[in-house]
Amino acid sequence: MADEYLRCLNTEQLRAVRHPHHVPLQILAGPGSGKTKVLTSRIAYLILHEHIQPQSICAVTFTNKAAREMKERLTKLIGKAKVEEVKTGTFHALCALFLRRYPNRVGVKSNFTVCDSDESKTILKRLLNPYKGYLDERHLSLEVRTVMSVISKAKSKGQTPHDLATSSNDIDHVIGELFESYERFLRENNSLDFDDLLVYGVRLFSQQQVSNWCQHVLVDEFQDTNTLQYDLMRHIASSSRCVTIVGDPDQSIYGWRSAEVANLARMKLDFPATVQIYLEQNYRSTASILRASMAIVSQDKTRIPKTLHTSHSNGCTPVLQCFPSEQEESACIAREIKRLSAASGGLLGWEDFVILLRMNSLSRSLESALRKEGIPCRVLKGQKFFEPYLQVVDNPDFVPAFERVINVPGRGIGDKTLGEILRAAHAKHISPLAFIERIYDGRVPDTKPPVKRKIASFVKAVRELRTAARQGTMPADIIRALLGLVEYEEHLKRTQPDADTRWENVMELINFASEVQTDLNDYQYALQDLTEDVEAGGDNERDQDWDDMPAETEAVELDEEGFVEVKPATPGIAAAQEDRASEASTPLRLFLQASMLSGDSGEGGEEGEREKVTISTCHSAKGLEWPVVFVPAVEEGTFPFALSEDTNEERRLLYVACTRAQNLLYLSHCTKRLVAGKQMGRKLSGFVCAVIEDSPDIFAENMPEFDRAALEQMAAILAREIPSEEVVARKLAEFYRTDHYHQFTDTSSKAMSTTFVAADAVYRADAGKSVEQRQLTDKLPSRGLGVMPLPTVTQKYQTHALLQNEGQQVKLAPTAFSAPQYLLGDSSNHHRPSKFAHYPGLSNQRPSLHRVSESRSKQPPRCPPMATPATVHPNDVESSLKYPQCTLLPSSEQGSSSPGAATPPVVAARPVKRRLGMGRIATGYANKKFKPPQ
DNA sequence: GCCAAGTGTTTTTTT
DNA sequence: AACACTTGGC
Repeated sequence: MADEYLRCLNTEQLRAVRHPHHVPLQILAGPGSGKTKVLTSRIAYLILHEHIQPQSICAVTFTNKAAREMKERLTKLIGKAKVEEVKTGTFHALCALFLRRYPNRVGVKSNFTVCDSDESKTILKRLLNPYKGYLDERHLSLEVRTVMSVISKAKSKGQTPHDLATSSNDIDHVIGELFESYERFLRENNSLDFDDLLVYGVRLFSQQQVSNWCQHVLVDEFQDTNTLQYDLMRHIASSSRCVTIVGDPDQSIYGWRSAEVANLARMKLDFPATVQIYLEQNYRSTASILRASMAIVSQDKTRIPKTLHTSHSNGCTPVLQCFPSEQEESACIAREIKRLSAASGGLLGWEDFVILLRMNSLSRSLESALRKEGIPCRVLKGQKFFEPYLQVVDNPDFVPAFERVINVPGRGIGDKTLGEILRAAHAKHISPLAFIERIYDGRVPDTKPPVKRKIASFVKAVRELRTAARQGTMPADIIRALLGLVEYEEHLKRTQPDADTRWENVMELINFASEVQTDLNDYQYALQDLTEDVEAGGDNERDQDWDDMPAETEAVELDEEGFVEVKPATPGIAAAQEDRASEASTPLRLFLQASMLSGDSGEGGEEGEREKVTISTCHSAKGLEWPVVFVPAVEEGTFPFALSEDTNEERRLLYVACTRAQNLLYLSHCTKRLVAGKQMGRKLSGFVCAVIEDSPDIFAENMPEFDRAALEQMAAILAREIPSEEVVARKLAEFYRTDHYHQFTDTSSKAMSTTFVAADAVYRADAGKSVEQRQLTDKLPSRGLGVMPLPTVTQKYQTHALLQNEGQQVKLAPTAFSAPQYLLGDSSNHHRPSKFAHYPGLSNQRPSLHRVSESRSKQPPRCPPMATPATVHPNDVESSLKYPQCTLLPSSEQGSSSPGAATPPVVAARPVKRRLGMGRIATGYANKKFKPPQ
């Protein structure tokens, strides 16, 4: 038997893997210490050496992505067949799975809908409205997000609405009442929110017959479990008492979601024999990155000191840079990505870069900067599209979904009509869907504004899909049918300016749905086994339920298609029938569930998806690693975030972000930033200030040289082949050749004396001719990338004039682009301030370049009297619209800057595809003006 | 009166 | 992108 997997472990890792399975184990693992490796190896060990059945092992991860990765790595150790039997997933997914299986044990219906936070928010907002007056009278204000957070925390602690409603405090009392009506609403809509999954999951797993299949529980990211999740773990482990957890207090970043680091201590009480093993050897990062990360996190005086060792050498010093605005910051990051890509001679692909943000709203300028450079990127956040349609099909009682789709595509049903339908349906104690179905069937008189005609297509579509779903049609086919039934493509073309892009996204989504199908089959398979196990356990509750059911009640009625309508008042009956009727959940239901529970990017798609720069939040970066990490906006107010209550948690978040980096780490901040629509002065984060005051050499101010030695180290750490020096030289030359146009305007002279720095043109035009120009070109590489430092205005002017004099037709590489315009603030711009001189508390601000205008100015500055031939990157149509004066045409048609007449691309570029999580189409912060090139 | 389409404002982190 | 708000068409 192959024990190779044990051989590549260090002493401590091996100790953890081979730790006796019946002795509870805590693995305290710092970042990059190989915890996933240890976890997977331990599972393999349990199966191969301890002969524990794969199906009786339960491995809980924090995200679905982590679960996927674990499965992949485990497959290499024990093979696909066994991996599929191991029960892996998040606590939420696990609960959902079992609740679908044994719904009537805890009084839910198996077709419950998972209510996501958007929907929770909408529901609560509506419930909150009637209290507005009451609160105003008392000069109190209550934000929906506060209500959500309080309710969620209450649920996480196992509290009931009653616990809050009895409070004498006005606010708490109101929240208590809201809590109560919110719960009632969810129950009436046959829906569970994320917390409910855990609450009901705990109830379910506390039953011995449900949890006794489990011989060993493994929990990853244990420092971020909340009380409910801890209880779940306890219940799942109740029969075997065999537990392995992995965690790191330094990486606890979910306190705001009621995570309890104290669970580590609690476990030692509940499982007295618990043994701790520390993994302190970091294999991920260079020594200088680790040093910077430790310097940040160790500022927390309440922290339990812990060391981390690395065998890697220092490598490039992490960079800390200051910019005048987010545009410069973004532009520099984009350019640095390009430079590294070249300087690494292709060792680094786009997928090796990540930009980690404190919040999603910071991604706008980054996205556009990357697009300008023609760098493909993946963005978070996507717009939901057909999810609610499928929800309605699966669960007619879930009104929020009904409301979302009843008028999509437009059927002429507005707020008024919708309100009428809801009211009438409520009065009849049936779901709105059932109500309009009755209207459609003519069993109920039409309402005042004639609805019958308007809803016909909707009812037909839903019925057809429902039939398909019940017959077990695959989700991809159901979505396809849906698109046809509602004529979605036509709808898009009618209503969306970028219909093509959106339609492409929809098509990709169908692909994705079909990919997921195989996974779903596995799930069902796993469940099948489980069911037999439990039922063999001598429990026939199901039959009892069945017997208890009244033979006939007015609550159940069948329509022509055999669809069961159920009054909310009698949930048990439908549950029983549901259990009988569909022995397992339909593929659609499983698909929907997977879609709802995976907020993380469902990056199953191998190819194109991988070749993209990732933009992500720091939170969702947990557990992942990249060769190059950028962390922008390391500013007070963002890091720590102004609204955050726990500064130490924010610090740990920055620590988590930094420790994602293997080779290169860049922190940056701005002196000004657009916050909530207003320009705000910004200061460097105190987390970093403290570090550079203590030890100024931890960060460098300049972009790293990234020489041969650095490349060699990178190749070693990443275990990749090192490109030859020739390749590197060629790519670098290409990079500088295809470089950048910058347009600057001298405000002191007020006039639009615009200037270009056109590296490409300079380089090509003057090869071996002009001394000044060659100097300029030669300097560029060592100048680093930033917008600064720049040649003086006069220098640039000379460059310019010369180009014009020669009037050559320069052909540019396809990656050439038009850069944003900058305003040359003052003449002091040309000197380099001393190191960190511009940091708050240390000295003055660095002199700055200001962007001329963020907005698409109606009257853009004039094009300078030169017409350098150039191309616009095909992906960059937007900026060519934005800066028509920068659209340099490959001809002498000076000033013909009609946006529409942008140069045809020299080379067709890869389109920037954006596809995100399941069921979501990525639009990011879609720019409505963006139109794909013909 | 009703609905749809357009404008302007604001934006924590996630299962 | 959601939300509140206005305008314009029927």
